[in-house]
Amino acid sequence: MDDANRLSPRKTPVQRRGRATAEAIVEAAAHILEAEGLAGFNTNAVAARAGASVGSLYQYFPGKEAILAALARREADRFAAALDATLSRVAAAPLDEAITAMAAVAVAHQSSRPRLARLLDGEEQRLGLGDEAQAATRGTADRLARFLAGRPDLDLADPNEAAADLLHLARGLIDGALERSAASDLAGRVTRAALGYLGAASGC
Amino acid sequence: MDDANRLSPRKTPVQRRGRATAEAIVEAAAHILEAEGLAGFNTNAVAARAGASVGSLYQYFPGKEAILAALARREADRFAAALDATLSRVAAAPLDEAITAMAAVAVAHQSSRPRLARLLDGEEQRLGLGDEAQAATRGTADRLARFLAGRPDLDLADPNEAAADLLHLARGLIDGALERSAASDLAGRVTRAALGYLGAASGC
Amino acid sequence: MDDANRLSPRKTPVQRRGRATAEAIVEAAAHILEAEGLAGFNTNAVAARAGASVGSLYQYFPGKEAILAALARREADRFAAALDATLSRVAAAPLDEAITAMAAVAVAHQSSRPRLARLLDGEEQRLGLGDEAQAATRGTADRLARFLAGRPDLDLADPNEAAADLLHLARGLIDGALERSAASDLAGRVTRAALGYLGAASGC
Amino acid sequence: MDDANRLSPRKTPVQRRGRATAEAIVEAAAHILEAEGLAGFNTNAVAARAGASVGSLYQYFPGKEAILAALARREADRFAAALDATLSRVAAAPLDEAITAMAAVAVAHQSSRPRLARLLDGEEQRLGLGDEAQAATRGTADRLARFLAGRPDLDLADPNEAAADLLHLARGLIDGALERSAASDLAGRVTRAALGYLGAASGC
DNA sequence: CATGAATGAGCCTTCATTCAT
DNA sequence: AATGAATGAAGGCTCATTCAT
Repeated sequence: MDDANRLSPRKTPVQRRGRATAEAIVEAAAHILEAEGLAGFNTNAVAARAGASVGSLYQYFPGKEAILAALARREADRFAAALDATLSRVAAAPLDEAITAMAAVAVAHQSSRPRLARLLDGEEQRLGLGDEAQAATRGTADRLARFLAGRPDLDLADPNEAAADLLHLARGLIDGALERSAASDLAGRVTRAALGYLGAASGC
Repeated sequence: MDDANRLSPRKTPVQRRGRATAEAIVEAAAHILEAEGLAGFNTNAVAARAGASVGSLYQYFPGKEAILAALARREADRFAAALDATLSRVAAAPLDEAITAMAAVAVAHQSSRPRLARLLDGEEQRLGLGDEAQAATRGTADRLARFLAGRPDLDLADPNEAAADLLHLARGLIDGALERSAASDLAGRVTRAALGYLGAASGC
Repeated sequence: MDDANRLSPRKTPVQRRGRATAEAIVEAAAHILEAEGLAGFNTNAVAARAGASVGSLYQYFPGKEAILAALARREADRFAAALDATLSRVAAAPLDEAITAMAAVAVAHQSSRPRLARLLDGEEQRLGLGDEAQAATRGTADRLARFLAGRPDLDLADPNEAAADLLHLARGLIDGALERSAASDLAGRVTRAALGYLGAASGC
Repeated sequence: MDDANRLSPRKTPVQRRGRATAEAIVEAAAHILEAEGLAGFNTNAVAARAGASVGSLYQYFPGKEAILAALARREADRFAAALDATLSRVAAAPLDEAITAMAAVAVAHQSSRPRLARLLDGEEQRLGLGDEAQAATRGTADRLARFLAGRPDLDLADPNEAAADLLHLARGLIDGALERSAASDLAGRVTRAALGYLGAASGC
């Protein structure tokens, strides 16, 4: 349990105050990452920005990386939620329309806090991101895979692989574009690539 | 010149011994990054692995980030070289064939030292990668852009944007796949996405 | 605030323990300077002698120079206090008597920890000694200047200059004498020079 | 002989080139001290500024401190020479005139490279300044002592002590004044103090 | 539970000195 | 003799983590 729980929150705070503190810490981490990058991300700074003491921080998180994991989980959850909403909305729509909608969701997510998103993308792999924390990320891919598998107009050998590929290519393309501030019609560009990948290019 | 040269090598070694040391340091950095990630990447470890002393390391590089920059440059150069070779070979080939060839080059490059490639992709943006060091990366995109612009069967509004997008989506897709050890027909997958992006999907 | 506060204490400790630590560090610095000179003055040694850890040291001082500054300030304050006491005692005394008393104070101060005093005299100028830290030194000169300006038996064009000159000549003379262990009637020698400087030589 | 010669030049270079190099090194040290203080004074910088290699530097000086010692000696010699010239010129003059002339020499010396002079004053005591190197400094005091002893209008108990005291008070006063850029009638101020010290104040 | 002072391993970097060429 | 690359001890400083209050 020592190493396994390295990334899990130390305790699920039941009391209101506790939860609020934990959330403040995670949000403080997000702020700092967005504003100063990994270099400025240290437990003292996070605690200070969260209006808590280091001691409290360690009450809720077993260590620095666990905060990152919680933050990654939070972001993944948010993305998953946004994707879910869209997926159910476009379940019956034509494929290109559905993909366009999802691309827009992805672009919106990565755009809202671009630096944060990019950093988390990078860290997600570095930390093994213990199974539990990775669940959220996995969840997104699973949902997308199910969507793809359910489309009668697609005949994918491995929907899980496709889902993961699409997520990664979209992330790569979007992060790169945001870095270069080349955001015009970004969703459209992602859509073209995705449809092409799925063997259903729009231009046909 | 103080902050500007933060990433440039400190002195270009003239003597054979010096050049060998500088190269050994860069290669040692690559080894360590591949084997232990950024966590194990510190000047003492790099120097030790290179069979040199810290003092020597600082003779050739103004700091640890400069080593990273040199390594990134080296890898970018290698990729650019491989791409160049392929580009000239497939200049006249049908588009899908040309793209397939380039995808294969990209997959090969990222696969040879997957962890290293991924780490460098992440760091490349973190360091501003001073103009000079970024030249190599830029170079790759420029070459690809020229290739795309020259294709009569493509009519791209902005070849530079397209080139950058293709590079980034390919990196995203490939890195993600390698992380999951899902490498089967990787080049094919990349090709489909690329052709789709270019509005020339293979399946038409 | 970054460079400006290079010499100011980092945090004013509120708790008793904290203040004690900060003071122990300053006193440790004094001990080391007296015993081993600037060569032995390093953060590890100071912290060790203070019975604290480097970490604590850096909690209270932003760097080693700040410790020097704090020490210089402490010594200047002590000297100023001693001078103050004497000044009020001899305010109405004949000039030569007053100067003799002050010379005795200066000799006593520099003699109590001669090496320390000499080192601080040397360092005081090297560090710019930020305005705040310099205040104490300035204070001494100001007090003396006021005293000189108030003497009816003196007619000085620039009492501030005279005060600074007297302080410096006394320091030079005393430090030099202590170095040579030539301390007999030191206060008398200083007094003669001072009275001469003031144009009121005793021998007239 | 190991520790004893720590401060002596390693070899008295007989060949012209050797002497030139040694002198260049000493002058480079002076330049650096004047321009950047002790912080910038390191063997690599000195060698570079002297147009020599570190290796050559170590050919002529056993270590870093020896360069300082040589420089101190050079400056002391120059001062002694200037003082000698003046002493012989004013041997028969009235005391206040003679002292005034010497004060002017001291002011001129300390003013020509004020930072250098102050630094050397500080270092002179720190290094033990091996007997030989100290000889020059001693020499100045001896000359002055002889002059004082020879004056029929003075009756000093200990001319050596008086000479040393005068030199030190003058240095303290002058260095302090130059630091504050308060140089007007500096020689006059020194003279008043000196005459007062000698019990022969000008104002009588 | 909260606080924040204390700890100290760890890492970066400099520079005096040596020595192979 | 000269050169300058190499060495590595030494020291400055940070920050994750612990623990007394």
